[in-house]
Amino acid sequence: MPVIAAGGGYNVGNMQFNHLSPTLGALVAPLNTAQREAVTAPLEHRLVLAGAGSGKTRVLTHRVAWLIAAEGLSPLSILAVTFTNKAASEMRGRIERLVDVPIRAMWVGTFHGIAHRILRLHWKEAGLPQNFQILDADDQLRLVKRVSKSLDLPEDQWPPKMVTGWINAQKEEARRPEDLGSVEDLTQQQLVRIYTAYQTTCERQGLVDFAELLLRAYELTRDNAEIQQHYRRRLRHILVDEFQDTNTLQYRWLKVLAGPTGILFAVGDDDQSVYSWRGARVENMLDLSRDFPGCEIVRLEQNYRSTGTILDAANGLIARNTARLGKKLWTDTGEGEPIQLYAAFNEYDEAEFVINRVKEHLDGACAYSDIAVLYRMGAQSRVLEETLIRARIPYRIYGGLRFFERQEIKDALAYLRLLHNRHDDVSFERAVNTPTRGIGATTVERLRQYARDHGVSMWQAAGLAGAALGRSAGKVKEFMALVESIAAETRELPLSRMTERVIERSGLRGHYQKEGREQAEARLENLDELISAARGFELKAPEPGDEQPEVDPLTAFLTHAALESGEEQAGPGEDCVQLMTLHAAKGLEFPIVFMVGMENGLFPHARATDEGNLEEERRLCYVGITRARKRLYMSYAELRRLHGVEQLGMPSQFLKEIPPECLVETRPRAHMVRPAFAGGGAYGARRPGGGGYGGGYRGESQVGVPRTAMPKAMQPVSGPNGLRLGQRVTHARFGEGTILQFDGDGDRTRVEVRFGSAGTKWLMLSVANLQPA
DNA sequence: GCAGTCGTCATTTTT
DNA sequence: TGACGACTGC
Repeated sequence: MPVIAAGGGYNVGNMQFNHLSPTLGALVAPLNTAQREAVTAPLEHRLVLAGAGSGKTRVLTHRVAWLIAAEGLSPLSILAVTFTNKAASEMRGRIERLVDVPIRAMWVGTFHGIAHRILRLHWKEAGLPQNFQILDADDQLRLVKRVSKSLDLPEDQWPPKMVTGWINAQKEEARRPEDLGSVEDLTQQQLVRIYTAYQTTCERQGLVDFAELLLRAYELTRDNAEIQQHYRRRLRHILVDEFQDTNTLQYRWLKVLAGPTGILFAVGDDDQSVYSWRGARVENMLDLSRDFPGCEIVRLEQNYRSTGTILDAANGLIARNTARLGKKLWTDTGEGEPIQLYAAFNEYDEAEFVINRVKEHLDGACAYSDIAVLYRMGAQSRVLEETLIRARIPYRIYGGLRFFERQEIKDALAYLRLLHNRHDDVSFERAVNTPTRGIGATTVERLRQYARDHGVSMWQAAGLAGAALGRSAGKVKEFMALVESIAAETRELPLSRMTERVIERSGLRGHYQKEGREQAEARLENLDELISAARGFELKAPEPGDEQPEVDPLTAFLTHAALESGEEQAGPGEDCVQLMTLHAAKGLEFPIVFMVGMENGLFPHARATDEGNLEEERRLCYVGITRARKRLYMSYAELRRLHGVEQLGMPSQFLKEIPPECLVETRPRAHMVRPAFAGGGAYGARRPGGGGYGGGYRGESQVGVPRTAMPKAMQPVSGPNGLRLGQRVTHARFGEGTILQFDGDGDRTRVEVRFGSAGTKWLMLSVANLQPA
């Protein structure tokens, strides 16, 4: 613990802070020893291993403030990188409050945002047209589809999603098509063909996808000596947030930017690495000390968020992982309540449990927004949602469509982009028949063909193809005239008026007005919202300071739309229960947290287990647990309807891995009809007096609710031949087992049985001759 | 061009 | 179960 010295200075380890000015004193005063060590570290590389809730952002922001206030560095010499716009703006805001010099010109942003900025500044050197546009994930997918088609590679054999993923993976490994020239594998060769064609198309049309932003910026700073020198000289200090989430390319880029003189300050938590499936490499944390000599590790282990019990649970669980840098969270704020575990009958029962507990907490004067319900898969939200609606509890589901991803918004943006660059085929294709104006698939295909054959854009093709378009030629002409006339009309207009005109003249507004459905109403509102969003991009006073990219309002607006997909729906500041996936919860915290669906197969997810990613699933569980400040509830359903079939589930192995003294089993409503669920590998041994997690029958139907009123899924489960789910049966060869599910009916009924040593088998019921055990 | 039908598929997601 | 895409028929 820091010792407050008599004179009001501070001692940290053997460091003296007595000499600090009041400003600096105030800067380090709220920090604990480890945090101070990181914040006040000499100008050397540091890796801060920041456990959940250990004040990671605080260390990052205070370090920046320290560099400015104590080391006297210019904010211009600092680059702070994050993954999300939200994190970036929060960081900037917090730094602003810590220092009294203006930091507007300081580079704080996402990897993509920074890359984009550099490319706008050096578009020529990067080999891009000045008006290059950004392709979002959806645009990219469309383009890949088109390219595959042009190469006669059918979608069923070359799934666009897979191809796109592959291309992005190549880019994230900094591999260009020409680096892949020698691949042997036939599949790979075809993929390289698509990649090549895709890349050519992008380049011709001035389109840059997300991965390309990073790759270009990386190549530019790597290969252009002048630019490299410029940035190395300028950005002496690079701070990186969530370092465990960096991918290969991001790490390589950091190395290039830092060069031999730059100083890296990376903050991350290997135990919270849950994005390996999208290219994140925790290994980057280990590589750091190899690549950046003298890089010391500072561990932040004191947790300011959760109770002792919650931390014990998290520590106990994560200790099972082998690949770790090692870290143990502690707190001095007391044990708190035990974690409550509820064994639900099915997902409806589980949702009821959540709602009942939510109500209890609300009586205890907590706000809706203090409560979060976390789950592994988005599909789990529906039942929770239904139940919350019935209980009239306001809620918000994270992870819906974002503003700039909405259909009507993308439609309007397509016109704006087309005004900006007629040769942007992705936008052309979208706009040309939206709203429908009689230019159908055939005509579009003809335009594509013509464009391909003549090596021109579709816009040019539309102008040249003429008679080849047959009867639709007139329609295409009209469309071109429309675009040109919108362009002429709006040339002098401020961006918001321009957007407004585009929405009117394109016919989008009329289209949705005519439709008159509820959804159309919402779409019209969104279009209005787009107009007012555009207002924010109209000629702002140029910011003083450094080389702001001179970007016209339209470009700025389009970039914003691509790079910041905007808030998710739901009014901000509304007090409601938060529903989200465990992944989406990373970085957040709530006083009360529910983790539902704690079943093997669901969490850890069967797929992840199959692919050998159990440790990452465990980290995800660790993330979930450490979101909770005061109370944590976990639940699992013994029976869950998934993909239309009811399946018996067993408690998550993670429940077993949490130290038992942290958990307490709870039964708020004792009486439900349950299927037999004895032994057979059900979770653990029965606890003394607890009835065991895998309990047997538990009495009759729910008090006061007639069975007929129960949801279908809650009625007792029985199968053909008098066999039930969960029943123990004997098979002549495989021995004794438990019935997991039925499929089909009549003669073709099949049954899935989990046997002891023989594993799980699907058997034809008519053949298997199963005997009740 | 569009509505209706059928078959297939089913973690996690930011930029 | 239910969402989504491809296909069919008008």
